Amino acid sequence: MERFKCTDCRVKSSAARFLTDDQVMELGSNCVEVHFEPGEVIFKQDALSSNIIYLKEGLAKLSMKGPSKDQILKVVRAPAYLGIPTTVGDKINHYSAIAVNKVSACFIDLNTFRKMVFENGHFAWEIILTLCKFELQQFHRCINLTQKQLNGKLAGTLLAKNIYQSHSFRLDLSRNDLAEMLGTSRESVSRLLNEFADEGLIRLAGKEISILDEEKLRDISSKG
Amino acid sequence: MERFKCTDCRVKSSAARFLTDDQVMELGSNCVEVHFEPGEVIFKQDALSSNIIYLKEGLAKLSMKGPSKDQILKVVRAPAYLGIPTTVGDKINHYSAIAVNKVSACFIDLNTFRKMVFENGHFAWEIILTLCKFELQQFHRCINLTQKQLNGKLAGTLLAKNIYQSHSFRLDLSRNDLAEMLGTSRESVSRLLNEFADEGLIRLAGKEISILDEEKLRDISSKG
DNA sequence: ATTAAAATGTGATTTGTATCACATTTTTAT
DNA sequence: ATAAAAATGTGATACAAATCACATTTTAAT
Repeated sequence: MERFKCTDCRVKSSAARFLTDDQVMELGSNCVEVHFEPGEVIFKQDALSSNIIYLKEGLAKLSMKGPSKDQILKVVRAPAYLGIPTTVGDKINHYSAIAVNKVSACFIDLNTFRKMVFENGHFAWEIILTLCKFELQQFHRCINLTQKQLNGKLAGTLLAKNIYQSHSFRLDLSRNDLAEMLGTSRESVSRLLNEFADEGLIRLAGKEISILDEEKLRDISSKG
Repeated sequence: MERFKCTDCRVKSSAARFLTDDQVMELGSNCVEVHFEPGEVIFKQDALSSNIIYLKEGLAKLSMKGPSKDQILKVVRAPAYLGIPTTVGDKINHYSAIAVNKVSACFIDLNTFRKMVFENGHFAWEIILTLCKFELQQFHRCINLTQKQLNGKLAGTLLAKNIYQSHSFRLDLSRNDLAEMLGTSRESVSRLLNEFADEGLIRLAGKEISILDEEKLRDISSKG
């Protein structure tokens, strides 16, 4: 029994830092860590779930069925909670989570999570803070997709902090993934990405993306 | 001193129902009710706030500055929390709230709200449930705006439960408001609304809207 | 009641991008 | 190493909706 696994976790959530030693122990014994390969489904829309999912390592995309095609709601980079909103409430997953690269995810028993909220006000408050931050991000994301034309959307997405890491980074998303994030077509993403490269805003080399002219990209993003 | 005002409130939030009598009393003495006329600003983006806002009566729109024009994030019908995400965190309002018709709103002191979360696990859990529900709604709203063409967006919005009340209802939103919700132009909303009326899907009479063919509207909404 | 101002309706034109069709490259499997 | 499959690139065309320009109606103010 690895009852100390959560105690020793180096990527504890800001909420979990407020748990007492006993509570961390209890969390540890009601929580499993699972590994996923790129493309594997972490949890699936419409399936039942009684787990809160915490992304310990890797990158995951959250995807929801749309009227015609799937929509990638957001890309989440560890460490972060993946599935609070989808679990709390009616226990049915309202979206799917798919590993983008190698992922470790912790499945936390919902009742245990709930117990922590009841027992520990600090923990509860931090979870509330997290959810509020989620919602504000989501508002910005939605405006990015609603008000701009494609070049603005793409620039905004490339600069989003879940995507952007440093000026040069590896992004394991396909053109199709980007299209599903932006609510556009694969072809348009392809065209535009190459256009950005031609204009010297970015450099493309396989999965490696280099941001060459961040300022110009911000400009495009904010002009719409 | 009307210290019993919250005690007697007939539209208590699901969270507030879990408060003890003492806690409700304390809430009451750290909370003011304010009335707004249509068009008045309840709180303003970029301003400081240390209040959680609860919409007791009326309809309000939440609006955020976009790159070119404002975006109406959502329309909120009482009773409901209006500003948890915008207050919790950095205490700066990240969006504005504007009264659509006559509104009563309760301004709850943030520290008191926080104290309730710390002291009462039931209350905290209900707030978490509320925020999760918000986020899921927001996901659906975003897909509605990202994946469909205009007729689908409009149909989806007309049928959204914050808008739709019964088959016939008064909607105090201008064409421009609807355009800002859908991320489109006033002219397009105007044209399309009349088109819907011509096809017998709805009936327009000033601010009164009647849904004549709900099924067809659902069809348009889901087909995109 | 009259005027001013705001909101709404409607045609003509322009434009961004979806879609289709197919070529090319990259990745994966054998 | 070779074949098969997946992902990506690119031109041509079609179309939904933005924009512009102005008419009309409704609402508010004096």
